[in-house]
Amino acid sequence: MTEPKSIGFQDIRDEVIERIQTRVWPQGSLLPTELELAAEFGCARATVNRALRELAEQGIVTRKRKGGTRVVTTPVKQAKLPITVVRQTIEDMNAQYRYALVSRTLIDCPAWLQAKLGIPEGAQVMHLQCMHHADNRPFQFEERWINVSAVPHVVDEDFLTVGPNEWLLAEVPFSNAEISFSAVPATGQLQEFLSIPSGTPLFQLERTTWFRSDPVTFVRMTFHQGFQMRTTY
Amino acid sequence: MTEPKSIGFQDIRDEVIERIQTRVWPQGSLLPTELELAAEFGCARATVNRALRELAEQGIVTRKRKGGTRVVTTPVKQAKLPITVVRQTIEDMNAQYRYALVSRTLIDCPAWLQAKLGIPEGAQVMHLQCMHHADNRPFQFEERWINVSAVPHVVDEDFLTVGPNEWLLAEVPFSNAEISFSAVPATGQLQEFLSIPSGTPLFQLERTTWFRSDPVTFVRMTFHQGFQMRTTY
DNA sequence: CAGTGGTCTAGACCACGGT
DNA sequence: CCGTGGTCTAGACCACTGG
Repeated sequence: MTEPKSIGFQDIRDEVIERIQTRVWPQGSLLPTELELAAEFGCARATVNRALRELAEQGIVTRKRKGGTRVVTTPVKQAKLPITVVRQTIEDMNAQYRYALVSRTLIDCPAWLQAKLGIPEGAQVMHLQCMHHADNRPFQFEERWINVSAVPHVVDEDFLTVGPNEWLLAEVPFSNAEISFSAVPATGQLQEFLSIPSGTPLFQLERTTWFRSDPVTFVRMTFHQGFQMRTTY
Repeated sequence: MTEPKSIGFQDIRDEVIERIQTRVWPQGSLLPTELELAAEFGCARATVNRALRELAEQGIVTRKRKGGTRVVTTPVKQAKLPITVVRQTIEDMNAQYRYALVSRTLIDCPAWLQAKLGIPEGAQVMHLQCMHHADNRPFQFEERWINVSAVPHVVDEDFLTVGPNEWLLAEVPFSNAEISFSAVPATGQLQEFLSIPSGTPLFQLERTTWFRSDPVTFVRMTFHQGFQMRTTY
């Protein structure tokens, strides 16, 4: 026997990838049906299904009932962007993390934020500004607005020792969010807190977060000069 | 009967999410075993398994043999970043796409690129510079280096009408890549081709691509002023 | 070493959608 | 219509790992 062990869905997945890469199944072509593949590999259809479903999730093939499984022509690669807390990022660099609260104010929700979050008029929001340092060098300036009605006891937290990011993570089990990345010039507070000349290009991440369709927070995180966000796929 | 239809893995997934969000199962707590949940929901263990496996992939719970399923304390959110070709991005904005080749040169691989790609000394690379326009306004400047030994007949392609991105997609079935995002100042060619003042902050995406562990290409894409990359999770 | 998730099976029924 | 993927089941064996 050349096959000591039975084959698993990973073997099928890898073999399918192999055949796509070696053009056995060119882009746009139709793969055999699950039943045919199951017969070829000598396994149950469920095993083939699991393998092909995974490839479909990765965007390598598309599947349609009755239409069969097809190799995609223009793969829409999905880079998985691990969004974690700043502390993690810094500690993963083997640097010492330091947090500092800059300001904490309870305010009436400004109009632009009302529009962005879609919250009712006259709502109160907690406005926070903080700095995150790595080895005592400025790493990230965080400006955040928290919807008080979504997280009422935010008013009892002073945010002196724990950052709002981590506080919210513990507060809101998990949520959905909308993120945008961009490049902005250093101005006003940014150049001051990040200790850089005016106009310096900075990497900026904005994120709006909802919990069960209630807007919770909007945050703007601006990173130190030269910061790179990396990922793989 | 209050349950006309049998429950599926999605129902279980949603119910588990519900219980996490409503603190029935707080962060860090242990969930019932698959067998127990299957009994509660009146379904097969495989169905529970599929639901929980999906939540584990999303990073909402962690699973360990013998250790059980646990709600994660600090969720590492994974934003899925759809990386597509520029043409797509532009056409999705209902803008007219235009491509222009700026330069095309066959060169000896520079040292920095050798180091980055890990290719042998004296290797030849195709160096390309291109512009992508949306409605005749500069959208993205692309600078690319292609490993000739990985894609030999790149030398036969003039890239006058089809961009290197799309050409490579058709050439290399699919591949893995490393991406980095950053903010850079406009200098030299950038300010010229993107028609902006020197020093303007620009959003830049760098990507190194491999095909079956062979380095294929390195590309630096710099976007027009004010560009935002968006995503959701 | 025993409990838990990881996976496979053989069969079944269903739902979508191309012909 | 009817072929294809989508999903569920009941049972089984395995592999890892915590107590």
